[in-house]
Amino acid sequence: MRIATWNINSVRARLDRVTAYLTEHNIDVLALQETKVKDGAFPAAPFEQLNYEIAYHGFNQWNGVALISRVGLTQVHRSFPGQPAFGKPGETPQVEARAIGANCGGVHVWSLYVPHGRALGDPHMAYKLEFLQQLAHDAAHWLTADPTLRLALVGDFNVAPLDTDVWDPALFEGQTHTSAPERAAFAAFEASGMREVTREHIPAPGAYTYWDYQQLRFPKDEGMRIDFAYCSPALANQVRAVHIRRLERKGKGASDHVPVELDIAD
DNA sequence: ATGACTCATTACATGAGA
Repeated sequence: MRIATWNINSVRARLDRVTAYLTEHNIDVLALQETKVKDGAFPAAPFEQLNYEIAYHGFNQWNGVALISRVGLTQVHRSFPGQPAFGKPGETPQVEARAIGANCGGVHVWSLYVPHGRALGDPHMAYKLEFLQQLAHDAAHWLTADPTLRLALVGDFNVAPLDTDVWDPALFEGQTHTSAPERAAFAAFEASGMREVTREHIPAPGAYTYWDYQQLRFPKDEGMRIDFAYCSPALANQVRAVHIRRLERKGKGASDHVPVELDIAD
C-alpha cells in the first residue's frame, strides 16, 4: 500500500495536478492539507470517477484537510479529541479544519495541518505548541490502548526539526519553525513510541518538501523540510521506502509543497 | 531553464502563508 501526504495549497486550483498525480504514482491513500474550500464546494466527483472514496473537512478559505482512499475509508473523525481551538481576540475560539482521520485499509491515517505560528510570542505560536502537544498526548493514549495499532500521523507539521532542514539556519534565528519550543513539541511524539519514518528512510540533508514561491527559492533549491509522517511501531516496521516527489514543485501552477509517500509492506 | 509569490474572498485590497 502506498500512502501519500501533500499540502496542496488549494485543491480547486490544482485539481488536474492532483488527479494526474494519483494515477501516475499509483497512490492508494492521499492525505491533503490546505484544501482551502468549504465542504459544500469540494470537487469530489473527479476523485470518485477514479474509484476513490473521499472525506473532507473545511469551513472557509483557510486551512481544510481531506482523505482520499481506494482501499477503504471508514471511522472518519474531523478533529482529534484534544485538538485546541483558536480565535481572534474578542471572538469565540473555534476548532479549525486542521485534522481528519479515518481507517484506510486497516491503517488509521490522520491528515494534519499544524498551525503556522506566525511569530515567536504570537498567540498563534502558543496555539501551534498546544496543537502538537495535544496530538502527541492523544497518540500516546491510542497506542497504550492498542500497541498493535497501525497509526500514521502525516502532513504539514510546520516545524523544521534540524538545522539541516532549512537552507540557511541563520535566517531563521528568532523566526518560527526552528525554535527550541517547536522542536521540543515536534519530538514529543517519540516519547509515546511513534517514529518519524521519512527521516529513517531519507536521512540526507537537503531533502526539502517546501520551497517558498518568492525569491526564486525553488530554482536555487532554498527549501525547508516540514512535511513528515509519524507512525506507530507496528506500522513503522512495515515501511519499505519513502519518496519525496520533488518534481511536483516544477512548472506553472505548482503547490509550494511536494508530496511525501510511504510504501507499506502488504 | 527548476525562473522572479499565490490563493480565496461580501474581491479591484486584504489576510494568510513560512
